[in-house]
Amino acid sequence: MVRVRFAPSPTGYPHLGNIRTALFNWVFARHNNGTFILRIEDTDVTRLVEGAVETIVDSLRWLGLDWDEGPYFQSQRLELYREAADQLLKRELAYRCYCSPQRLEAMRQEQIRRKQPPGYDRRCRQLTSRQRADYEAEGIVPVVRFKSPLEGQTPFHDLLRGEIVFENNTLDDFVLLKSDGYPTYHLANIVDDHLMEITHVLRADEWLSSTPRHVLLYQALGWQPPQFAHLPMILGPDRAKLSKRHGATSITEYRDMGYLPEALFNFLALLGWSLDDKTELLAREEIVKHFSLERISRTAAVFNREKLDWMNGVYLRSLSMEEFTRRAMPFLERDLPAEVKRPLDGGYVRRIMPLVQERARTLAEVPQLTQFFFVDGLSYDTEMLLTKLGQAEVLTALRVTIARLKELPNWDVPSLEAICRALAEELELKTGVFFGLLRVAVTGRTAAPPLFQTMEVLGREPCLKRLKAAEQKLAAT
RNA sequence: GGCGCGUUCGUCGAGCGGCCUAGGACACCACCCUCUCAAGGUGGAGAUCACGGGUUCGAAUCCCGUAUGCGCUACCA
Repeated sequence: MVRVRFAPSPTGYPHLGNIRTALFNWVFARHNNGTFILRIEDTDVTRLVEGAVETIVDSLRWLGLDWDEGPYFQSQRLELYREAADQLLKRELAYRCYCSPQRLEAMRQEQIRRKQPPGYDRRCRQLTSRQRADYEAEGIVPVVRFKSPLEGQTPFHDLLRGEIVFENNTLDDFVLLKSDGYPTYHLANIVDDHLMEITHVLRADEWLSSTPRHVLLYQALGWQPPQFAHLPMILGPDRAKLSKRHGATSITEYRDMGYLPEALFNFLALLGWSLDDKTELLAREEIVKHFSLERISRTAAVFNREKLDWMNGVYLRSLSMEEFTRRAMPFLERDLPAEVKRPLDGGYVRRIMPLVQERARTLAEVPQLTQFFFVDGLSYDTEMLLTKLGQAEVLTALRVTIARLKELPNWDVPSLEAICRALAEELELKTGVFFGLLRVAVTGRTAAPPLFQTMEVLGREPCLKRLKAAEQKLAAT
């Protein structure tokens, strides 16, 4: 039975790297019909970020990474860690340390200055009971440190990287229990993974260096360690570990930027895992079905936003029109100019959406792409009407067009196209030039959805109004 | 400084001894389609597989060394 967990700390909002780790754990659990557990590692009271837990939960839900147990909160399990520490203390596998943070800091500085490997100098490792009593009498609250072996090696097996060996003399006596009574990551992690019967620890590469400490702790407590797999990290464009400095870090921001959860899921799965040498578009079920640890890469990956944009566009285009409209609606409501009346006319929106579905890479682009359908007056530089022709020619073209369009019996694409093509011939203008001119007058842009479809949806009166406005604007210059 | 892990086109990734004169995708360029923009189609450019030694009939693939990047080195996770 496979049991895995995602164990974020609420010291910030989850970014792509965090969520990719969650995703691999989730997929691995689902592939093996196992259990996926959510555990909040809130043992650092000083770095707690307000709302972080909510954002973690929101992010997981949005991506459909549902958990079977939890969320557990380590802050509610302090007794468990204290018991484990007591047990180690009793068996003299750990000891109380009374060194002040100031002394530790000074020690560290000195070590760095002398180019010595920084690490606790074990001053409190051999205190007599009398010395301990003196410190206690002074009211110093100690931390509990692990008694790392002074010699020997600690080997362990990593599912992705094979055998890894650490020399014990490179490990210092790390803290298990802080003076505020909270455990450090190392202790809490081991206690919980054991108690929650975690079978596989899939976590980011940055933890690899800590693993020998964890293995030593399992041994000291007489517990069987789980299997480890250290996942490649996701780097920022500067190839450094992803952090707040890299801009949009929170997953919820990707939601707000108009990415689809299914697209992000697919994209993230491919950041470090692959099915074969060509398949890139994979539905969630296919990923679950084919997922395997063997196919996880060992190399850190740089997040490539452009490729995400492309993939999001593919998913956007694969949506049914109703679904696309349903998903775009909140973005329209949110981003269309304030002057546009809310709530939006659903029927009108439904007629517009087919014109932009294949043009949007994110849902957030939809309002920009369709804004001219909603606003009353267009504002654009009249120069845009004069890129190919002189003022007089454009004015003539506009006037003739207005007159003919007024009398057009049927306001639909075939009729509009037929009349405009005839008009172009009459005016002795190339269709490209003439249509381009109309496009600017009708949409205020040089790049827009197909002209006649746009005109049909917009309607006769609004179109005529815009053509007249263009004529007047131009005549006034 | 110490320790650990990586190193295949700009980026993601295929490759796990001969199928590789290294395949795919994004981005880029050209052409086709076309009322613009997209979408789609076709083609192109882009990697001395970090470098140097081995092992082998044969190495991107195995071994060693070097370089280099990243990570860890807290009473942070």
